[in-house]
Order: sequence, then C-alpha cells, then structure tokens
Amino acid sequence: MTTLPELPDEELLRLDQQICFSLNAASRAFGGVYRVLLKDLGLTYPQYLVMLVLWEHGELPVKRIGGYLRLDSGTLSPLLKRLEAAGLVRRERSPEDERSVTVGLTGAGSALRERAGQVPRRLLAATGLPVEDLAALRALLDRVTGALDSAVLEAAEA
Amino acid sequence: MTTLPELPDEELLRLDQQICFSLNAASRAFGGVYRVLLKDLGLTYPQYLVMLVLWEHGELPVKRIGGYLRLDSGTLSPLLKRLEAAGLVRRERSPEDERSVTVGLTGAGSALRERAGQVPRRLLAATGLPVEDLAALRALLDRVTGALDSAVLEAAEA
DNA sequence: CGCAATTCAATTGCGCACAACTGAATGGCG
DNA sequence: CGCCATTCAGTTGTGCGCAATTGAATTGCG
Repeated sequence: MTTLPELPDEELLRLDQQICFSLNAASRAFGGVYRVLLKDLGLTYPQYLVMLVLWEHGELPVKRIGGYLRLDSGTLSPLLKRLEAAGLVRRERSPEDERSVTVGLTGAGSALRERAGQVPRRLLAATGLPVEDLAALRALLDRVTGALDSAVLEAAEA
Repeated sequence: MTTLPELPDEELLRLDQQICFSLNAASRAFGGVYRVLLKDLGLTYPQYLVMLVLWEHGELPVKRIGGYLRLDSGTLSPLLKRLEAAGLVRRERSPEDERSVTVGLTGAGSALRERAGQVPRRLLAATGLPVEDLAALRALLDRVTGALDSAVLEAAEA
C-alpha cells in the first residue's frame, strides 16, 4: 500500500483521469469486439459469460453462477429468462431446496459451444497483444480488483 | 500482432475467460468504489467523468464531450439533462450552429470541483497499487483499446 | 416445537451503453 | 439557387448493473 507521498493534487487529478478513462474505454472496447464476434451466436457479452460458466461447470444454481461472475439475481434473473426464451437454457426449482433454481444447458445450449469455439482465438488476435502481456494485464487487474473490493468492504463496515 | 501459434483451443478458452472475467470484474470494482466516493457529491461515475471534462476544458459542445469520453448523444443527452436538473450544468443551442448544443458549468458546477478534490487520492489509495504499476496498467489498457478499436473498424469495413 | 433470522430468486426502479431512427440545420455540388 | 448528403442532438427500445424490497423456504436458537 503506497501512501502516494508528495504528488500535487493537480497531478493526482490528471493521473486519476487517465486511469478511469483508460479502464472505461478498454471495458467498452472489449464490449464492442465481443458484440461483433457474438452477433451470429445471438448472444450478448454477459450472456456469453454465463454460457462459458455453464459449459465449464454444467448445471448450477443461480447463486453459484453469480458467484463466478460477481453478479446478483437482479442482473441474472432476467438474463437467464432471455437465455431460456432463446432455448439455450433450462431453469427449474431445486427439489431439495425450493428456494434455489438450478440452471442447466439444453441440447441447443450445449451445441452452441462448438460454434463459440472460434471466439477466443479471434478475440485474442483482436487485442493485438502477445500472450504474456495479456497475462500481465490480467494479473494487474486481479490485484486491483481485490484491493478495491476490500476497500469497499472496509468502508461499508465503518 | 502475435498469431498465437500452438496453443490448444482449451488453453485459449481458459485464457480468454480469465481476461474477460478480470476486465469485467475490475471495471465493476472501480464502479463500486467510485459509487461510494461520489455518493455525497450526488454524482454517478459517468456523470463524474463528464464533470472532469468540463472542469478541465470549460464550455464544450455535446459532440466534443462525447469525443473525450467515447460516448454518443444517446448516452449523453439524458445524462446532461440530469446534470442540468441538478443545477450543475447549463445547456444552450450554439448561435453560430443551431444543430450544436453548448454545455457549460453553472456556479454550483464549478464549486463542486473543490468538494471533488479528495476523490482521486482516495481512489488511488483504494487501488492498493503503487503509482508506477497503475501507469503500467494504463499503458496496457490503452494499447489494447487501440488495437480493439481498429479491429472493430476493420471488421466494419469488410 | 415455535419463532426469529437468514438465504434464495424474483421484481422494481433508476441510470448507463448502444443501435436505430427522427428531425432540424448546415455544407457542398451541380 | 436548389437539392442532396452530412452533421448534430434527441428519442426509442433493448439489455446490463445495482440497490432495495418482496416473498417463500430454510435454518438456528431458545
């Protein structure tokens, strides 16, 4: 934890701007590329993330999907309904805990995985970065995410 | 532009997941911290970005604000209306080009800059990263944003 | 056992992001 | 000059993200 010593406020303001600007721009630039790549799959980017989780882990309760993606039911419930309406996903109340809803893939949902196979390679090519730079980027992002989350938690406790 | 040679599809899928997961999580983690920091200013994070632009550049047409922030009128028009309703901003048709709307700060909008002065320092502290790491993060993000944008443009031309 | 606290998914409400479109104003070109 | 393409801001519609609330099911504790 650096205490950011003798930097003047003006410098801080400018640096802060660049960081939040850059992160914002990058996030939406990724969204734009995914939008193009996912268009003929009929998926949005968040829907694709949910499908990735289901392809990897199979049947899951909504709560656990939210755990993987840091999303709550306010976001997931309508999203899953749309995936269900598209015939990719099946939702049913868990028999052993009636509060929980289990989400599983339909045949079409599983089959979509084949057509999605090209997406990662095309996305990586679009980034224009060597794999090791992407790994460094991911490591930095994860570090900052962890720190930001605990900062919010501490603020909430106070 | 690396061509990502002999990596198997399974590896690519996993790496891709981690990158988009990480970026998504980081973006929303930043949003969470900004939400806390900006709460008593009565600003959302995108509204704060617009105010930063206005504080730095003064009066600007909507189009130029969108240029700085990569946002279009579909996002900015309602956002600016809310800032106007909050008394922070003033909007008026440009006399020399009636299509354009000039956005400027009100007294309250300018005054808010003082109260926002603490935000950058508190955000930087929350990231838990030394300044040089944040600079590296920003550089990586900017590189990838540029590459992604041109990739989308090329796809649009084809 | 019975009641209170907790855990889930779902819903509501608000704001942002983006595509598609509208309509007014402008500029260019024949 | 007259017309057409372009440039703006604004509107509409869809989907995501999050806070707050609801309501049902479950758990825990006295």
